[in-house]
Amino acid sequence: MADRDEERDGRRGSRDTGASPRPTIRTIAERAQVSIATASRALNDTGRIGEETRKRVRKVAQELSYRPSSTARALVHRRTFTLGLLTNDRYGRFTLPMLAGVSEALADEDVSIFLCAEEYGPDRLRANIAAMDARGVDGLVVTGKRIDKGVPAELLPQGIPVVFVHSAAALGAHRFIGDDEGGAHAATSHLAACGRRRIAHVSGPATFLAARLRADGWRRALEERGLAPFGDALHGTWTEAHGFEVARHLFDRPRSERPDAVFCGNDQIARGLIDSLALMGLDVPDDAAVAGFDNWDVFAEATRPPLTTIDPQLKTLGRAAGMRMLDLINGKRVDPGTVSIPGVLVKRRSCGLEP
Amino acid sequence: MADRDEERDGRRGSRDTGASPRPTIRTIAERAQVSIATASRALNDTGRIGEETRKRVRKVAQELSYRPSSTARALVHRRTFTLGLLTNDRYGRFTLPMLAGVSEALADEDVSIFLCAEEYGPDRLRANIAAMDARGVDGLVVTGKRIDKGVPAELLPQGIPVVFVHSAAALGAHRFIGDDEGGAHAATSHLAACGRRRIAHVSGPATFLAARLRADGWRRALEERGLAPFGDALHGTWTEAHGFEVARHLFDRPRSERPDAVFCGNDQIARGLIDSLALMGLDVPDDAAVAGFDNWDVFAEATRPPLTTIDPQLKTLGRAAGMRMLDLINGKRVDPGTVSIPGVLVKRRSCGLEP
DNA sequence: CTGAAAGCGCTTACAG
DNA sequence: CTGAAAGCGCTTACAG
Repeated sequence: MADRDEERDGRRGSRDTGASPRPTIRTIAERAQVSIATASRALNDTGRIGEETRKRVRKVAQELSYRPSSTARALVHRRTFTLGLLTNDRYGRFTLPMLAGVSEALADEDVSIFLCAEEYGPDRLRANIAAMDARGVDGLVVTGKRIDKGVPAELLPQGIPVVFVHSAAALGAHRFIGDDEGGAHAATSHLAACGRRRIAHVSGPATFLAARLRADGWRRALEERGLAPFGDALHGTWTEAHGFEVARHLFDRPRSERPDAVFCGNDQIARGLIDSLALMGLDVPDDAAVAGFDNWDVFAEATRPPLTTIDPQLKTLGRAAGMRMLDLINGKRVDPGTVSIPGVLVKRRSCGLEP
Repeated sequence: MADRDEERDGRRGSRDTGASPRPTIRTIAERAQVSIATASRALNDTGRIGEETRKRVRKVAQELSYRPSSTARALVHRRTFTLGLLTNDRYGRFTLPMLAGVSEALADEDVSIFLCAEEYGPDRLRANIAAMDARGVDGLVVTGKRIDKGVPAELLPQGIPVVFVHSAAALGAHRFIGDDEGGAHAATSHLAACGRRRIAHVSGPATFLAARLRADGWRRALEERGLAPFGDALHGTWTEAHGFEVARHLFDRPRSERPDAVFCGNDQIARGLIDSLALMGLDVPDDAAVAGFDNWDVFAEATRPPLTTIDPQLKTLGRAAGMRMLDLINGKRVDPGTVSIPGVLVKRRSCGLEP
């Protein structure tokens, strides 16, 4: 047996036909002339080991580029060091930046992430959750496109921690969302700080909680400065088309009756609105300052002029969720509830300059 | 022991404090009064089993909502039924639709996917691949943002199948990419079919193979119809800004010297160009028909008018890669090489109508 | 048709 | 400091 191993060793890497099976801890132990228990200890730096032996074992492991089977490890530890991530954002706009944050938080722990990106529907959801469950993930993070829709509680797995990100969740769940109201407040305050007094708001459907919260933030910022809202919040779809059309309503009138700034509920609306103004011969920011929400780079940077907007800090959101997950997995007692992560104002040219 | 189980059973689902540990096959066996070997057979419908016993075991499993530990299964089968997916598209534009295709192909096989989305760099790449390797993934799919850049071969794992998608790869690798030349040919042919004769091409950097291939397709389509290219391909960045500026060059001249159509290397360039034309008072498609490439919905549908473009069929690409992966894992002998997946022309209003 | 036993690759008390 | 043994939750020859 040892002989065959020796023989195979010569070929490592030189060709991959008849690839020698990956070495196990037994291989290492034999080569290093120790028991597998000792090999295990040497490899994990656990228990008391002779420095001599430790080095020998490690050297062998190195040479054979041994990697302990995480499957076997998972079996004995009853912990797989994996997480499931459920999302219905098949597009990736939110999910990937968020995931990057989660990964970052978990990198040191060597946990890997199963991604399930499918439109939510009871059938697929059930299947996906069952799959994660069978794989014994240590935890599940549930993501959504809307903070006011979520996965039905009865479908969620039992017995492992669940963290919600940008999704609805039952009271007492661990949940992280962006700060819609605060972001809107910041954007509107910025417009006011730039000297604007007649600040309108154009946004997505009022059926979205996020749209309502952003409108709230807009109102609060105005109120704080003693400014009146410029008309009602103009709810519509989250599209460029909405911004484009609303612009005509708002600006196709005598100058004195027009707003001098518009806070838009997302970057796409802002983009449509700005394009519309350009076609009407109006200048941004001279005739109207415009701010958006999302900091979706392909829009915010391509808008003419580039768009001042709120960055929702998706990565930070993910990192926070990842760290919470870690705590939960490690059995730390931590109070559940919703944490909202503040966005940051990204200043570009669409608002002009503060005085 | 049996008694304690009975006791706990009453609480299942009613509360999750002191959650009873998930049942193992041993639990099932005890409850069903059979050996674990028999339980295993009943559950897997394998070997010869009395119909009677089979039903009894299954019923018990059902009641306890037993799920076999895939960790344990993986250990004995030496196959984890997991795949690694490596991508440097942190944005998700390509990755998620592609992933959806891979998942679809693998759904029946119950394989789950580890996603690693990080900017490629030797250090992180090495770490991520090592992680996948340690997890014993059955295969790895490597994705890229460019078909002419890839992961250095020496970093790739040995001994498991690797499939490349939209990425460079060594000769003899299993690789799936979109058909840039063919798509460009289709788009250009469509413009010609719409009666255009002076068809220009504006695209991304010539350092990108994709840009060169798209230019090739443009030229071939023109040649086939006996049309001369309208000037050289205008290479620049893949941005709206590029399209926006080039439009001035191309159209700020007497009508007789202008193109009557522009095939753009991507949707963003097309968007910039169309916006520019609008500001110049030119009509699309009357003054110039415009086609793009990518069918990135937020652009293609928001452009005024909506953009005719090439859809790269990312999901199909993913599905093809997933199916190939399955074949490779199952040891089917299949010839390696590059498969290119044709795109499809999506007609919208930016090209007018074919006669 | 069914059970006892070995084994997948590890870790970890338990003895020395 | 080191080794033999049991065990994590399964599957699968091997005997009956």
